[in-house]
Amino acid sequence: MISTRGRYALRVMVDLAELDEGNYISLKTIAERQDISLKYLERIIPSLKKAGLIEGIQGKNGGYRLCKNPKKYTVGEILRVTENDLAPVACLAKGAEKCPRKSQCRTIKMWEDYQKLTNDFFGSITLDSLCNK
Amino acid sequence: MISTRGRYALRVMVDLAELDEGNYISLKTIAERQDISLKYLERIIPSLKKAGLIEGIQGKNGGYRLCKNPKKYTVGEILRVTENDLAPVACLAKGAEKCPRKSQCRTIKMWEDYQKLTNDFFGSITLDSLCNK
DNA sequence: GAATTTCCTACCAAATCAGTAGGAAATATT
DNA sequence: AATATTTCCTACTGATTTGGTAGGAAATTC
Repeated sequence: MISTRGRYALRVMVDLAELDEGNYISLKTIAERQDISLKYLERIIPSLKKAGLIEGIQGKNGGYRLCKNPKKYTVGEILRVTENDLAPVACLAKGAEKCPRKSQCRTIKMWEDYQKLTNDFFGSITLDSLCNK
Repeated sequence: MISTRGRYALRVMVDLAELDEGNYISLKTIAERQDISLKYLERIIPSLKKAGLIEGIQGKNGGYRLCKNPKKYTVGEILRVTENDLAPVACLAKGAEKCPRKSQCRTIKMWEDYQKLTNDFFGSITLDSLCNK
């Protein structure tokens, strides 16, 4: 299940995309507009920056902005940052140690297919398409 | 992410399906065969019975068996028992209170589409198709 | 120098997860 | 009737995750 971490990250991305005018927008502004705790956003959003999805600058009049056009982002790449690769089961998650039962596992192929389906689905939705314009 | 609860439930169903000869199989047997704690299975598996997916009887020579042919089960109906309706986000889960932001939510349609995709995917996989035969 | 903003670390309460413990009730076998 | 086996039921527990808060350092603008 997608956590608030991932949903908040997506909301921030949508917020930035809708208000996009090329200038930096502070988390404080977004937090107020989206009614999310500023302190919590300060913990979540830097991971988007580290992943190269947004760019931010410190200091007065600082804030964040998108790196590229909203049409160029997919929901998949946003969610993968916070949701550990969108793995449906632990053994497919990034950094999982390999399962000793894999050779006899009846379900691994199904989970892999589902992970692909999930990535294809979210990979086909652009950030732009979520915006209210 | 699908928890061990759901994965164990599915493994038990596959085990029952593969060894299906119409007689009851004890959890002890399954626990040993699948290398899962008996005590833990005793907590998980009764929910499958309550949902009408398996039938069990107490007492010596008791145990569980499937109610119908493995071809007649879908993975979806099994997972829905333990995984709260396979909802991708909290607001779509069974028993969730309705979201006050729903009217302005940019993403709810996407989550609903994804939930449908998920249910269609797992609904198309039969228990039988997972078995090693 | 003051104000504002990101950045960073540590902390915290509640919930969930994964599992254990102990025994009661039901049933079959002897 | 006694015993063994099995499900059924409730309570407990330790570890991890979730969803935050707190406090302040560093960067930048005015």
